[in-house]
Amino acid sequence: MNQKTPSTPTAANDTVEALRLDRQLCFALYGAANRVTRLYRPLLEALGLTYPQYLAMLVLWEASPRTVGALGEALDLESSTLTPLLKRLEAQGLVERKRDPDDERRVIVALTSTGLALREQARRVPEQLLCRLDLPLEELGDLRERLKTLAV
Amino acid sequence: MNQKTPSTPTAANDTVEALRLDRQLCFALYGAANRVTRLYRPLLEALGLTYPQYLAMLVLWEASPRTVGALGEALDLESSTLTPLLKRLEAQGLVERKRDPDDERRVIVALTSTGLALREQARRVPEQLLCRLDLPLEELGDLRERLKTLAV
DNA sequence: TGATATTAAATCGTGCACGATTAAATCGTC
DNA sequence: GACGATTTAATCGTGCACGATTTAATATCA
Repeated sequence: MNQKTPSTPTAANDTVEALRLDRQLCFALYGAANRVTRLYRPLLEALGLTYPQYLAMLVLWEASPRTVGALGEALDLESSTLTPLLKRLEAQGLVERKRDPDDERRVIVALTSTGLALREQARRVPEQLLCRLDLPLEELGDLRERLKTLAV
Repeated sequence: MNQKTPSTPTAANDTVEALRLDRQLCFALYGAANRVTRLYRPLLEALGLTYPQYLAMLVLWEASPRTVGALGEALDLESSTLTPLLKRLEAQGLVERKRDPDDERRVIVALTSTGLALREQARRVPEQLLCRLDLPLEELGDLRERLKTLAV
């Protein structure tokens, strides 16, 4: 243990207290995110998707031809993260990537028929996960709203 | 857009709805975790720490000689994640790693005096972050408690 | 029109995060 | 006391996530 008598008691105690509270806060978020990812993993394995890939597919299932930039905005991710992820989805035949003829700086990402069909396979993922989460539904909605307001 | 008239309207709508709700839930957590990490980044850069390294240091500042296993339990991380992270902290002179003489399977991680001293530098990080988060304090506590119950 | 600025995606290097595997030490039971 | 089972870290390969930089295309305006 690190409990030595400090030369400046109150300042040291303040430090300890500040770092402890902070820890509880960022720890909870960090751990929850990791745990949820782990919870999804076995469900998504059946679909051949990782967790971030699943999120990208969710976005595409809502509106399919999207530019990389629009996807990045929806997912809050940089192109340096998305480009390799999309290439892996393309390698699996789930999406197609092609330059926008109207503006060749843009790359348009579109679901293939395979990618569209995968939505049916993914249909039961949410409820399966909710079972594993084992949390009242209303709490989930509440939690979601609070998370949305976090660090905008 | 993907709005074709479905052959089985209700089932298809159910799928859409299920995936939409799920998205809101996992998206919020995923995005919040990424955003908070980004928020910490500039603050921690001054300390020469990454966000996971900071969390590991927080744990060590609370109780310094700890085994890798104990750290992993506190952080909810595997040795495959921790070992390289701890090696980087060791390379920076913040921690020391040595085999436990009583059980040579274990590796004991201890703060160096430099690592202990860094706590003073880190003292103001929590309040700086809270300012940037710009969220009522009570909401944070509430959020933290809910996150803790998530996916245990 | 032609130089300059801006935009969009890709590339590169660093650091997580995990599962699977490995290597070594210790434990249990006989 | 030996030997199989268990425990503990480390290693390896894959896939994010980001900042910084690069490349190419488009926009701007003197």
